Amino acid sequence: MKFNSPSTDIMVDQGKAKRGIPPKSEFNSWYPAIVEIADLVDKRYPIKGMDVWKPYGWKAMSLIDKITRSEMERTYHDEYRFPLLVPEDLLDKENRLVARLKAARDAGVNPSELRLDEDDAGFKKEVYWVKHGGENELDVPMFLRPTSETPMYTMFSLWIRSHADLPLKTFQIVNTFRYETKQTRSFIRVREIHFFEAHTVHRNEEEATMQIEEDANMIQNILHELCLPNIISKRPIWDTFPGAWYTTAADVVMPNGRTLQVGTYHHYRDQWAKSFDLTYEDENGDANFCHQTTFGMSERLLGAIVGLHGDDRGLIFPPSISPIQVIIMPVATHISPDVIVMAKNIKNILADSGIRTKIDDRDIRSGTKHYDWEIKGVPIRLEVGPRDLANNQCVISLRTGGKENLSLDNLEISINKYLDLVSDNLRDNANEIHKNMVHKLPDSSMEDGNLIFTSKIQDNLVYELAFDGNDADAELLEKSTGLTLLGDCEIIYDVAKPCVITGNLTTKKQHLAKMY
RNA sequence: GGGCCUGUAGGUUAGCUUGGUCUAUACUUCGCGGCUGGGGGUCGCGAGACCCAGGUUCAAAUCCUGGCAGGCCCA
Repeated sequence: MKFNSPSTDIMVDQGKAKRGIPPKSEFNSWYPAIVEIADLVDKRYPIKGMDVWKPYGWKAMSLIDKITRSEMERTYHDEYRFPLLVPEDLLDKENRLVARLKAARDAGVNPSELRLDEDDAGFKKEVYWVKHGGENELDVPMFLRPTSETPMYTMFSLWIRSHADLPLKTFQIVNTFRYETKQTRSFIRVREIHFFEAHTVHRNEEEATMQIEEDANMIQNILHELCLPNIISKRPIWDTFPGAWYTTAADVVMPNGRTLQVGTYHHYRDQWAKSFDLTYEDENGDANFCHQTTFGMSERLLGAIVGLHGDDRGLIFPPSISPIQVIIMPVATHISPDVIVMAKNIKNILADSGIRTKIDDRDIRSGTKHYDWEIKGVPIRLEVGPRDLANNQCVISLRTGGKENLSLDNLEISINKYLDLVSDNLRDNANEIHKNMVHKLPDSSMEDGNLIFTSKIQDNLVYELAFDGNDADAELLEKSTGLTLLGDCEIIYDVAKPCVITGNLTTKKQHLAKMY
């Protein structure tokens, strides 16, 4: 592994990071290093953007999926599993949809509010194609799903006949594929995506809108469990998912100031339904087009967890998804055989109350164990040794800091309290990072068609601003700062402020940031 | 899309400019054994590498071409 940092000296000075963890202040080398050192993935598989999930990483991801599944169940979505391959001819419907929307925009909208840079064949270039079956060229080539609108809606149109079939609330957690040409990063930009997608079908726009509200609620529940502060924005038109009426996105601010889009939900109105002939018969016997929504997330959630919660010593997992919540480290087991017995008792007590617990009985120095489990981000470490036997206690270390003796009485209760404490600490720390990253946009003035700011714009910060301009104004902002607008923020200003471009009073808030 | 850089054990690396001394350096890791044991301990023994294909040459880790893989910068 190569780090472009003067890391050797720093590492020696700090007396740690023997495995070569760069300091977190060098986030761009810290992140790729930590995902491998903590054993989440192995990046050595010889295809760019396709990492091997190691058991530890996959377990964490599975626990994230578990939270997602429970939210889906709570809101009456059913899990499906659609095929990976999509025949090319199904794509025609999708292309016609996009073309039609584009034409509509071109025809009916104020040109100053337009920014269309999508090339017509863009989608075809981003997918992996299957063009042969054995030696034979296929009559109809197939591609690997980059997302599942096309295969799903093809089937939905067969399944949905009347209003009694609605709402149809579906989801799947599958791998999707995108032929990324840009630089890939574990969990953040990959070619094989671990993707969650919920697709719903409704009778009308209002019911679809209610679904969007439910999605908004679910993603906040999930991000709370993961201790991730976030920004919710309605994406600008040019950043709206093809075929969507509007797109809402959740962005997490990483410690290097770049925003990571970790979830999106789209209101499709009846635009996709018209392309896929998705109609139902209402109570009066009339045929109507359905209204649809989607809600998507991916392993970017794990990327955000790694990025936000980790520190110089390694990962820190939120207890909700930590593959191991409590690691028990027996020490000096040669002095008394009772130490191991005691460790096993503790494990049983905790495991019985549903806490994910493991005993590290490797015959190595306890210091090594501490460092190992620190790197892997286990929230709680318990040492049990000969000295604890007599006192009915153990030594607890929290990954977020602190070490003390702990009575074994009512252990499962105190451990649960400590797990909650770790979660609270993580939320506090993450909120702090988030707050420090978001700055007010400096004042500006126009010169030669460019905005000149009173202080230098940094690309490692997120800027907040009042904005009520049109697309040309947005483009000016983006060009002058080199950053991207996230869209209208869900949280608006209490008191109207002058728009940074037009000067009109507005409560609309936007953010400018470098996006991943 | 354009430009630059890099591929040596599982990981990090020395060697490459100026071809030979390379039977390839060191640390880490891994295996076995001893002493140790509450925050990376120690001693001994052992294992493990020049990305691939051509070319130049008496001779290639080193030079050239291509491929593959990775990284960085700019649009």
